Amino acid sequence: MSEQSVMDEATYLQQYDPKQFDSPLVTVDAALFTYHDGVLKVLLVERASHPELGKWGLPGGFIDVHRVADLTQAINGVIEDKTGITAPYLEQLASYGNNQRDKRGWSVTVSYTALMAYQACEVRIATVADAQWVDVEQLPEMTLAFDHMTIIEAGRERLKQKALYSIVPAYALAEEFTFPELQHLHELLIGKPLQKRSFRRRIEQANLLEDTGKFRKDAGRPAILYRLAADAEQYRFVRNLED
Amino acid sequence: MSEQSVMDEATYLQQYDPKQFDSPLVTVDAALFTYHDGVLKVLLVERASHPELGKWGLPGGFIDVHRVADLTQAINGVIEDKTGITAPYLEQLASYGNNQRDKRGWSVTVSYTALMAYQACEVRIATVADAQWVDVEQLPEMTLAFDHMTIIEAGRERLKQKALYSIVPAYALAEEFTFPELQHLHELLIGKPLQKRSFRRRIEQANLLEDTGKFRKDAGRPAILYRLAADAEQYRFVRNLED
DNA sequence: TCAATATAGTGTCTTTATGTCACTAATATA
DNA sequence: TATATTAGTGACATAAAGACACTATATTGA
Repeated sequence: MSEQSVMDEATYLQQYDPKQFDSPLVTVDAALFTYHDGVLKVLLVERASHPELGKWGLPGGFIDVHRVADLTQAINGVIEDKTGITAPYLEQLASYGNNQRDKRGWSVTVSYTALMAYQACEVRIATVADAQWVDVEQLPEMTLAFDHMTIIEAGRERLKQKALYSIVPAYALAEEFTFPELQHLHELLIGKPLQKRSFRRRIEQANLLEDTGKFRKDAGRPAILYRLAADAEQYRFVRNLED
Repeated sequence: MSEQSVMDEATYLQQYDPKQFDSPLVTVDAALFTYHDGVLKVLLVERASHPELGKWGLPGGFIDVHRVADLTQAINGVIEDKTGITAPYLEQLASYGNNQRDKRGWSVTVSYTALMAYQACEVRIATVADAQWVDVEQLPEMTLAFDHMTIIEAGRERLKQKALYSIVPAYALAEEFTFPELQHLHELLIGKPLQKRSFRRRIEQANLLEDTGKFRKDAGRPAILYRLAADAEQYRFVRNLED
C-alpha cells in the first residue's frame, strides 16, 4: 500500500504539486468569421513573438490560470482584445493536441468558431495593426502558424453544416440584413447556389426573422431589412438543404 | 525592445522553459456507451485515488506527455486499458476547463463519446473489478466525480441527435444485429417510439446495412441479422426523424 | 416621361422523404 | 392446429424542399 491510499483528501490536496508531472501547454484559439463585400473573411493576426514569429495565425493565447476562471472567459478575452467586442455567436469547435503542433512541446488548443458583423469591429480592427480580415479564398496561398489552417477548415465545415439546417450564419451579418444577403452568405458556405423560394419559405414559416420596416436600396427593387428573432439561434430545420 | 524580439527561433526554443508559467492540468475522459438487455449503459470506474476517491466517474486520465503523441492516442489508451479493445466508434465531444472542476486546480478535460458492443468487452469488464456498465436510468441517483455527469449528458444529447439523422448508434450493438434492435436503441436515445416503416425504409434506401443471411430467433417471427455497410458511419440522412 | 434593366419577392406545381396504419409472414407454444 | 407474438410490407397521406415562371419596385438613361 502506498502512502497516498491512507491519506485523507485534504492532506493530499495540501501536498499536491501541480508541477510534479510534465503537463501540456494549453491555449485557446478563435476562428472568427464575418461577411463583407460579398466574401467570407476570417480574422488573422501577425505573430509578434516566437515561435513562428511573423507568420499569420488565429487570435489566441495561453490560458492564464491566474486571470481567467474558465475556457469561455479565456476565449472571450482573446476576441475582445482583438475586436473590442464580444462575439454575438461563439461555439466550441474542437480541441487539437499533440507533441508536434507547437515546437515548444506537447500542446493542446481548444478552438472556437465565432461570428460577428464586420461593421461591429471595423474601427478597432483598423487600429489594431496586427489584426486583419482575410478573404477565405486567399488562404490557400498563405502559410499559417501551427495547425491554424486545419482549424479554419474545420470551422468552415461546421458553418457549412449549420448553413444547411439553421440560420446561424446570420450572426456574421450586420444586425439588420436582407434575405438576399443571408442567402448569398449561405451559398458561399455551402458552395452552390440555392433556390431563393426554398430559402425564404422555411425561414418565414419558422418565424426566425423580424421585419424592421426598413429597406436596403441598391440596384433594382429594394430589399426588406430584417433582424434575427429571439430564438433564431437555437432553431434547427428538420430537413437539410441540398448539399 | 525586449531581448526576445531580436532572438532567433532556435535560441528561443532552446531557452524556453515550459514550467515558467503555471499551466492547467490536462486530462482526457471517455463517455463510453453500449446497449445491452434492452437498456443504454455507460462505463464507469471507481476512483482509486484522490481527489474524489471512491466516487464513480468516467474512464480517463492525465496526458502523459512522455508516453503518448496526441490526444487520440491518449483516449484510445484509456479505453483499451478498461475494455481490452479499441472502440469501433470514437468522436471528440467537447472540452471542459475551469478552476473549479478539479480541486487540484485549473484543469481542462478533452472528452470523447465512444460506442462499443457489450459482448466485445464482456469478459474484460468482468475481471477489471473497478469498471462497471451502468444503466443510464440509474445515473440520477448517483453522485459522480468531477463534472462527469455533465459530460455524460452532453454525450447522450449528441447521440440523440445522431440517432435522428444517422445510424451511428449501431456501433453500440454487436457486429450482427436486427432492425428491431437498432430501432429500439434509437428509441431509447430519442426518447419516443419510432415508426418502423420509416425507420427501415430510409436505412434500406441508403444501403447502410448488409444482409448476413442469418436470423435472430426469439419469440415471434425471426428477424434478419445485418451488419453495417462500409460507409454507414459517414452517412447522414437529409431529413431528421421527428423529435 | 418612359422603356430597359436589375434585383426582390410570390404562385404554384413537382419531387422527395417521412408518417400512418392496416395487412401479411414466420416463428413458438399450448 | 389455433393463437399469440414479433418481423416485415403495401399503400396512401402529409410535410417540406426543388424548380421556375411570373409579378413588383426600384434606378438609369434615352
